[in-house]
Amino acid sequence: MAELPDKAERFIDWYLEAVEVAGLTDKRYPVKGMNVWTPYGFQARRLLDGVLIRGIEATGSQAVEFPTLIPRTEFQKEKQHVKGFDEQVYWVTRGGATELDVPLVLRPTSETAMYPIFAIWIRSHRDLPLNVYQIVNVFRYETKTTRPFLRIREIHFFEEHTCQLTDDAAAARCRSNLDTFHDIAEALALPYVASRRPEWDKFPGAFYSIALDLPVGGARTLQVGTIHHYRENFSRPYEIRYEDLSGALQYVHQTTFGLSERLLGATVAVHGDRRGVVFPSSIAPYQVVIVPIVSQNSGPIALDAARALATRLRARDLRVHVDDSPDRPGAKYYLWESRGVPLRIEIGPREAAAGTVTAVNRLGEKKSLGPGPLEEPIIQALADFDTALSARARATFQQSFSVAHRLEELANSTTVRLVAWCGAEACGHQIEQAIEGAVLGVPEGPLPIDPGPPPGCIACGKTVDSKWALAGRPL
RNA sequence: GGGUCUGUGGGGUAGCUUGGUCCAUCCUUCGGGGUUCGGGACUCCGAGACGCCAGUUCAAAUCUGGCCAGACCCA
Repeated sequence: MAELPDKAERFIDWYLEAVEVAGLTDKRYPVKGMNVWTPYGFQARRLLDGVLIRGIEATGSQAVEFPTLIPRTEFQKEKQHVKGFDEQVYWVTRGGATELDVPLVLRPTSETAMYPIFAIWIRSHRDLPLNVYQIVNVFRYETKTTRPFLRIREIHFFEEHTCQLTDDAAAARCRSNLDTFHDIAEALALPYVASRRPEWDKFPGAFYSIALDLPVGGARTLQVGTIHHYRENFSRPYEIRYEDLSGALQYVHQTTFGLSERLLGATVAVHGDRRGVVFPSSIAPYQVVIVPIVSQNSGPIALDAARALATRLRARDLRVHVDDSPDRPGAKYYLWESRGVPLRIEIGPREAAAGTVTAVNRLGEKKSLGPGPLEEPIIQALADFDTALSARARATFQQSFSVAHRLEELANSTTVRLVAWCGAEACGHQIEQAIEGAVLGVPEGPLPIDPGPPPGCIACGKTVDSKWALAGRPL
């Protein structure tokens, strides 16, 4: 196994190989866009789910699970929504040999599955807010090239759906979701930018959409999540109403918050290097791999020390693997580096005798630990690794944006661009054409870099309503 | 939707133009033995492939058609 392809020059090739050598998924399943989760990849996914669950439940959201199949009659109630998904849903039209009276849609997302039931659940203002989420698989008939974790047909999907009393409360829920995502991104050491999507690119049926994007090299961006404010766009067709204090019936204001295993793809894409994947310790299937250096002369002393240390670390809730396979130490180093393990502990015969170990983190930082209790130093080394990983990602992030003042500058962009934009759709499309990509929208909150006040629109020159917007090439 | 190209062991490939010398090359992988073990060891033995179906032919990995799968370009 040689080095991976150059990440900057051949990003997609690099990505596919990094996923391959790390053994996160098996792409050979004979349906396009549907991959098999291997034990190692599944464990990473499950840990990622845990991060999402802890994040959302801290806000009082509760887990639910709705069925996978949705009757066409329900699916069609919100017109924009149907139009947006019409070309990418799978239909179930038969049960055995019997044609179904009402064909069923394999959910591409669960609005239309949940909302008829929300209408039953919600009667009074006392039933609000309703904040629930589910983590389920959704299906989208993707026609373009599929890629593991990034563009797939069976999506492992996190979706929060909420019903609020008022427009303001719904907007507040969106802000709360942004805070939640901030924590999630922190846990994964992923710097990101939140942008309000242009009108023509918002979620079908949404009043507005805020998307969470990551720069992943050059002008490429990866959307890893979305937060939508629906206002009454769904509650009206689905008749989700409550009785207010005065006894009048009001429509609820709804929001959603969606994430997926794209976060896993993003982790690979952002942190990975020429040797393979790099996991932050939060979702690393093994946080520590211990490699005993055994030799014929020294007997089992190193292996015994490795096993004893593993037991003590597991008692501290660390995920630890002792690699006692017959491979040579160097082969093990390369293997676990490609699989993204944050911290490697080497124990040689002399170290075992002295009660010391060598710790090497996935960024190549090496130090000797011990003698004495090793649990705390190792826990500290993991924390230091996460800090360093985060700092590295942040440094790259800062360099991933630059300002463009003229449309012609967009053509060969090597970063995501900030452009002044008046908000008009026609100007937006000119920008998109110039960069051969998309207008991601106007960032929520601080800009990733500070270019000062925006000049006139890059397309039409108007200064009224001109704002900094992001433009890039979504993967 | 229109066009171009590709499919060879688990992974990556050579061979295809000009059919035979291919019971298919090399790397990796996998199983077994020996030896070794502080950055991808060595060695011996063994395992594993021409996407599917039909056709042309004395002879097909190679040519033709259909199907399936995948890649790329244009809209």
